[in-house]
Amino acid sequence: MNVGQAAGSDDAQPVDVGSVELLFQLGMAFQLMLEKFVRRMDAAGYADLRPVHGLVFQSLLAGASTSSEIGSALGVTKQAAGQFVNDLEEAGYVCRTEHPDGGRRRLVRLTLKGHQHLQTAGALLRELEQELESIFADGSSDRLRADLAQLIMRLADGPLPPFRPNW
Amino acid sequence: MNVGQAAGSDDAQPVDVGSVELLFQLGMAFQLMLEKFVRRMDAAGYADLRPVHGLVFQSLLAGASTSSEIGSALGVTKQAAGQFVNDLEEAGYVCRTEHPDGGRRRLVRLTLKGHQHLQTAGALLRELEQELESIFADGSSDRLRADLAQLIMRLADGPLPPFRPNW
DNA sequence: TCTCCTTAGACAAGTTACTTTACTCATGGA
DNA sequence: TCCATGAGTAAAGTAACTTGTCTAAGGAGA
Repeated sequence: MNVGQAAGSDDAQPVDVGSVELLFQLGMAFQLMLEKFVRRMDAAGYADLRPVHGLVFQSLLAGASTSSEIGSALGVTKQAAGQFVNDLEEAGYVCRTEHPDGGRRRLVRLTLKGHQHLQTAGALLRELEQELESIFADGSSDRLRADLAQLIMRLADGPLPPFRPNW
Repeated sequence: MNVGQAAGSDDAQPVDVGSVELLFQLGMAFQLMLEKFVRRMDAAGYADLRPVHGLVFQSLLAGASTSSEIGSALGVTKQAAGQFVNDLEEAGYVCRTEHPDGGRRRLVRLTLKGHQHLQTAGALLRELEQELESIFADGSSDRLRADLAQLIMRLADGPLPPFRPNW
């Protein structure tokens, strides 16, 4: 990396991660951590789902109850959200029932299998974070997390947009 | 977020960014910062290029000299890399010349316009980082960058893979 | 020299993950 | 009764690739 600066050497393959752009560091850290997480989820028997399906579960926990609501929570069209719900219903992670408010609305709810997925995802994520604690100076990621929170609040400058890493 | 834990409240829309998963923090910070960077590049007259084209320039600086080499540096097929080079050649950012090693090889090189893009990208990136320095406790992102570097080295556990955020 | 193998590059078709466009219902208010 | 609105669905379009297949150009052996 080192965008737009003189290249140190032509074969700087083992990059000095500390002197690289912040944007690159954030992206690479995210990519690496997500990959580990996904690998472990696959190994735990959830290879049929992508991260975006996990975000659907999240949006349901956060209060979304129809395909359209899921779509706007995730920042995708209702058609795309409807497709996610189709996938999840077919695989038994959610079920569609009648909606109390009537209309064409259909209530989307997590099944037991869906709740179990959430439990596993949460456990694996905390496990992964735990394994990383030891690498920080004071044995905790608290400082890093606080810095990231600051950065995010400054960059967003208001409510957070939907999280959409184009998975 | 708070995957797999009891949801604090049903309408926790203004999320407490500090208590959220590290993976989510990394992804959100990256998404927000990349978006700002891309917006500024667009405003600077580079709306015709995507971030992946910037990575092509990077790979050329790092020593890649043919489509195939660019492809393996970026972790995509040679066909995809060839397409990137087509785009860039058509827009005047790179040129293809004869390769000294012969064969079907074609040497890919940055034009002046390509170098200018790199200059601008670097300047905007440093400008963006500069603007963020003030939000950190000691007026510098050094601590954050050091923590991220640690995290990346631990997660990669060896040479870094290609950076491929699926843009 | 001839054959075999490897590699670069190009072309075309296929795939994925969506969006866009265009509807069909169901309800509810004027 | 007649829209107007919003949910849901279906089908086509699109972007950014991969896969499959081919040709061209060496280089290594026999």
